[in-house]
Amino acid sequence: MKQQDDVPLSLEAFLPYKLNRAAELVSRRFATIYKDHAGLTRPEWRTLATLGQYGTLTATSIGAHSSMHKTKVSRAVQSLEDRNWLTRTTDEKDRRVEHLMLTREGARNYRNLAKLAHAFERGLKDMLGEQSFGDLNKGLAAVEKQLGTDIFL
Amino acid sequence: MKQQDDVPLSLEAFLPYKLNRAAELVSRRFATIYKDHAGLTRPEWRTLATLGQYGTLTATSIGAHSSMHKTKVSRAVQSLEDRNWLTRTTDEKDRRVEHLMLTREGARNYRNLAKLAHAFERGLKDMLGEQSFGDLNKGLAAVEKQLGTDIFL
DNA sequence: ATGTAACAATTAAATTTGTAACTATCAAAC
DNA sequence: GTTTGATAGTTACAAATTTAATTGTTACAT
Repeated sequence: MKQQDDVPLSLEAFLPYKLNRAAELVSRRFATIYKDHAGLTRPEWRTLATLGQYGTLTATSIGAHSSMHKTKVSRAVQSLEDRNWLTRTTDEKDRRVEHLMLTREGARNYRNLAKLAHAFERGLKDMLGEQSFGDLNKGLAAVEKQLGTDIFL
Repeated sequence: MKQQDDVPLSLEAFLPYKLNRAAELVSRRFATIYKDHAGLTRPEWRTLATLGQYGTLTATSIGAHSSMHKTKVSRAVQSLEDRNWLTRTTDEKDRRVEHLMLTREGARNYRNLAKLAHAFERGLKDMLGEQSFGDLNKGLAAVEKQLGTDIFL
């Protein structure tokens, strides 16, 4: 057995912890943007972002694209519908399915936030530096590649 | 204004999202370890790990070291005390403060889990490869350096 | 010494989330 | 055509988390 095993674990140096911590630091910052500018929660932002990106989707596929549980999606969709940022259309051929699409207003708000998101990411890149930003992206891509096929729900 | 700004955002390529997703993938895997082996929740694991690492701490400093909210720490401490994995000693000079320390049993379980944690991290390193693992660590360190001084609560 | 502010920790109330059950619908087997 | 099994989406209830208020204690300035 390796010597390492008997050394007490350093939480601050432990990858799962560091990953969570970094994600939290970044997310908290970005959350202030969509919260302050549009009063959105994270599930709502993700739903908006996914619809903005793909145009028309069902609730299930929003969940798949944004890795959110279907109940989260369901609630976020409800809330975005309440503000008239999206509309539902029941599928003709399969009436279980609802096609979701941003309204004009939803799309306008999406474009606004997408701009802010890009700006945020550029700001992050500036703060971290090209090199570290690239390292981070490469590292995250590797994680996604290795573990990303986990069933999500 | 840059062209980029008008391109719809790709959530899958957006750093905050990728970071969260990777953190979630890794954490979910590691969680099965401390859950299956010891029936711990994440706050409980973090509390155990922090005490194991530092020996004796107050609840407040556990929160600072593991970036957990004080109520989370409070409940985790309660729960670990209930299983006799830690003991409290009220500070003589300042009776608001409680010094927390692992019991023999707590320490034994800690060492066990620390070993599994190290093994988990090695497994991750193997999966990602030396290079990507290093990239990820460098990237995360940069995030911590730039944003880590955010007040946490 | 007394009032005020600060702090450690807990508890309470409000919010969010996840699990599981439920409704409605479809497809395919029989 | 009717039973069975699966799927889309919602809802109900339980569990976890966050925010706010509370308790007990200390320090320090009046």
